[in-house]
Amino acid sequence: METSHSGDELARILATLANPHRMRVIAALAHGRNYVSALARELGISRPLLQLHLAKLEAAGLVTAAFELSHDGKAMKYYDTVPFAVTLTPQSIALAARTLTTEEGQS
Amino acid sequence: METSHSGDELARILATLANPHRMRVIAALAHGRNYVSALARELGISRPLLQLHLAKLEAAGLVTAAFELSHDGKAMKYYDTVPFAVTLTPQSIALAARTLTTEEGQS
DNA sequence: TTCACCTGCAAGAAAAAACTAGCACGTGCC
DNA sequence: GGCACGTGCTAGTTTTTTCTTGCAGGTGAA
Repeated sequence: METSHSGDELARILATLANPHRMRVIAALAHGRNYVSALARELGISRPLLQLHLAKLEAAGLVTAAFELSHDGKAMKYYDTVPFAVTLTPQSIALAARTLTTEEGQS
Repeated sequence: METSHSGDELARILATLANPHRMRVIAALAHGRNYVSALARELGISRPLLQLHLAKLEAAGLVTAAFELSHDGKAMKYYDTVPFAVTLTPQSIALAARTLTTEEGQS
């Protein structure tokens, strides 16, 4: 359920999703939530790298993080997807472009 | 009318749209086709820079180019938008992620 | 204590993208 | 000819993003 985004928000969302690693993260989390280290092993990438991508996904509002204690008392950081739905058309892009703040306003 | 894209195609489309200049190009062309120099003036950016962005938009299949002779015999390169429609959800991302070719295949 | 697991952060290297400046070519018109 | 307009290209710089390496902290269990 997505309302319209500002141009900057949309640009950030698109830039965030336009990355193979992050697409795979979304794919992995779509099957169910998971914690950082396990996710890194599942995807076959280093943990710091995964944390970088997760931070970007969270900053774009595409995933959420929640701490949870495991049965043996360890603090695990679980990530999950946020159910988003963005439709891209020339018109939706044009609409979003009106609210871009990158340099100069519009004409 | 968009069918499903491969993971790489989708990544390229998103990366292409995730740029303020290119969003404004789409917005400008959505109002009607235009040629390079006029478009550069309208957007207030240099022509080489615009050509770079137009090349990326065309490579992603989001705009098309066509040469046309002006009344005084000059060869003008007109660009126009391609009517695309891409919907992004965690599921569509997950589906596209299966066909990513960046490094290693899938599990 | 030592080991295995979890987390976080930051500095520096490597790669990719964005942008500028400048050149080439062509045309019609004063 | 000189000027204004259209096109294309390329080399080099700047900026951003991506990724690695390495270290810090914490817990429970053998």
